Amino acid sequence: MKPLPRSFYERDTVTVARDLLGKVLVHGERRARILEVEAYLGENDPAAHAYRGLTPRTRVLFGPGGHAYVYFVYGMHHCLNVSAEPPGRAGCVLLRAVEGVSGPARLTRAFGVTLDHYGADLTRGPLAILDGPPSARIETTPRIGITKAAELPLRFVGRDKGSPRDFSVPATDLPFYYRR
DNA sequence: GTCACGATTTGT
DNA sequence: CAAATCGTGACG
Repeated sequence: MKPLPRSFYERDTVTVARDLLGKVLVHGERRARILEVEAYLGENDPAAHAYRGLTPRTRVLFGPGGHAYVYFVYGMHHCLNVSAEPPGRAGCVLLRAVEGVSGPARLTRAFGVTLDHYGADLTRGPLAILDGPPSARIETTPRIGITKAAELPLRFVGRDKGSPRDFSVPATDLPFYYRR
């Protein structure tokens, strides 16, 4: 599979978020399908970092889409986002889970993503996202762990038949790390 | 310069 | 439910 092209990312943030489900996150030898994401809009979304406008930290969000927006939180965790929208408009997608790894901070830890990857071009390079089968069954829910604009339905979870998150399958039939 | 706070995780 | 732990952004 090839990396997704710039044109994939420079679209409406919510569209990019939904289309990212099923795509493959790759870093070196590590690969896994993306299973859960959240959309963070631009300056109109109180929960988004870009809400405060262009700052040193949010710089990458206002540039071209398809770049890594990594930030450090709680003095110990890293979270990985994918920038969306064309240059000049902010918007990004938080990667919350991939196959075998639930939780945004666990995901970065598992894939060795740190602030060193801030701004990395995901259409090429060691850290990238490859094309993959789109998710045919997507569950939409409010975003997790935020206080502002918490009611907006911007969290998307792939629930495809046969996938690790196909909840129609009894949890006891799944490998340990897929349960819950 | 100072200060409150957070898109989380882990343990009690 | 609370601690861990520090960069960011607002304010002055």
